[in-house]
Amino acid sequence: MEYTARQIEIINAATELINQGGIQQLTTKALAEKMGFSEPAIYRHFKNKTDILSSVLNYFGMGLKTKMTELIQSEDKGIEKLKQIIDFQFEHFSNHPAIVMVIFAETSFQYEEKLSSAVHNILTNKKERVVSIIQQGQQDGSIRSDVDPNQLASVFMGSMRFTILQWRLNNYSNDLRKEGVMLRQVIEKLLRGI
Amino acid sequence: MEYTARQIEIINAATELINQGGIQQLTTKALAEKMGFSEPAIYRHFKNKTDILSSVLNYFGMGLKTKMTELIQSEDKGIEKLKQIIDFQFEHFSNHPAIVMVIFAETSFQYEEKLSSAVHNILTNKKERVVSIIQQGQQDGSIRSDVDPNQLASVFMGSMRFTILQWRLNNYSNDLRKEGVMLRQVIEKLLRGI
DNA sequence: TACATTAGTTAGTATTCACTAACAAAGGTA
DNA sequence: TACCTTTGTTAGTGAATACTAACTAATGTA
Repeated sequence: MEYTARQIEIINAATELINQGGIQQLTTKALAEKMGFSEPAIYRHFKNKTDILSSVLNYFGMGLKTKMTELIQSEDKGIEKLKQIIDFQFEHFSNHPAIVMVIFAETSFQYEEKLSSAVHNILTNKKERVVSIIQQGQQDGSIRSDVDPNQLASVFMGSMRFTILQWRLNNYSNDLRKEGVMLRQVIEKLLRGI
Repeated sequence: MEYTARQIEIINAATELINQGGIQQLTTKALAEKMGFSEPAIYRHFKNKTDILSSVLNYFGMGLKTKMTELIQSEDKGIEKLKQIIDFQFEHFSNHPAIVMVIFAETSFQYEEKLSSAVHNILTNKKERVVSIIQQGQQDGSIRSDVDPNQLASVFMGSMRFTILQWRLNNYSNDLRKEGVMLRQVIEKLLRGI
């Protein structure tokens, strides 16, 4: 589960390629070109193409997990943690727009067992953590408790994803951080406990 | 903008293939096999592969537009219309799961100008209509007016999409109609005007 | 009947793809 | 010094892909 420096370079190059034009753009030729070496050199670092793709997903999932764990362990109220997730995610995507495409490519990975389950795990894991934060918020009174936490998590994550998708489809032209601030206020109004 | 019966057959076959394994699964060979004729026969009905894909998107977009127009013209209150959109969409996806993949493949189409703009148009058009319904709801008092209608539309559409995505990633195993009923209740609670 | 159009066929092509075989240079270590 | 490992190279391969050329059978129409 650990990657060499060279592997991480390749993972980043692959992520950028996916961002530029979907997974179809991720060919061994393009990847080698981006890395500045020949095609066969790729196979010194990864077994095959599926191995590269699953590493891209896994590497991204690891980073996300670490951050979410940090957040959960803090002393803040539930609603505060949700707002911090929005800030973190939107800031992160602003700085690394390439990753966005990887996340939204979830359905493209479907044809490969190994990849689709990787995507599924990332999403499920994140949702579980959001649900537990919402439950905590319902107990500390910062989040309304008249709605099922699982449903609220879908609303929360769906809103975030949709906002990011719009930004992506608009070719990153608007300021995602501002969108984040606005979304944070809306989520607060809609989920705030009485 | 009108399609022959044979073209619609091909559009449906293509949609199913995309559903089964993403756009990568949509090859001329697979499409011909599914249609029960030879590969070159495809080119009697479509100019090229991009033409097929943009027809798939366009055909889907047309159906969606028609339904949304009907909804908007009714006499119901804003919140009622939103609930009807959920019912319609979830029922529709339950009956035609193949289409789900096409919608969520938006990022895969990005590398082709013609296709990415088609996707963008479908989404933008739908969102505009949702925004106008929400504005109406804020005026007739059925939807809270302390939140920007554009933001509420993102929450609404994002929640729907996320619920459908989860259903998809779970291999359609849960009952989407039930999910729709639950989502409808949540949306009502969160958006309801005072 | 003569002819044109439509919608299919078989055969084939250039290109691209992921991946392999075999070799080479550099560095670490016995 | 001798040798092994690591990380790259060049050259090439079989399979798949989108698409074309040329032909044909059926159907509608002048």
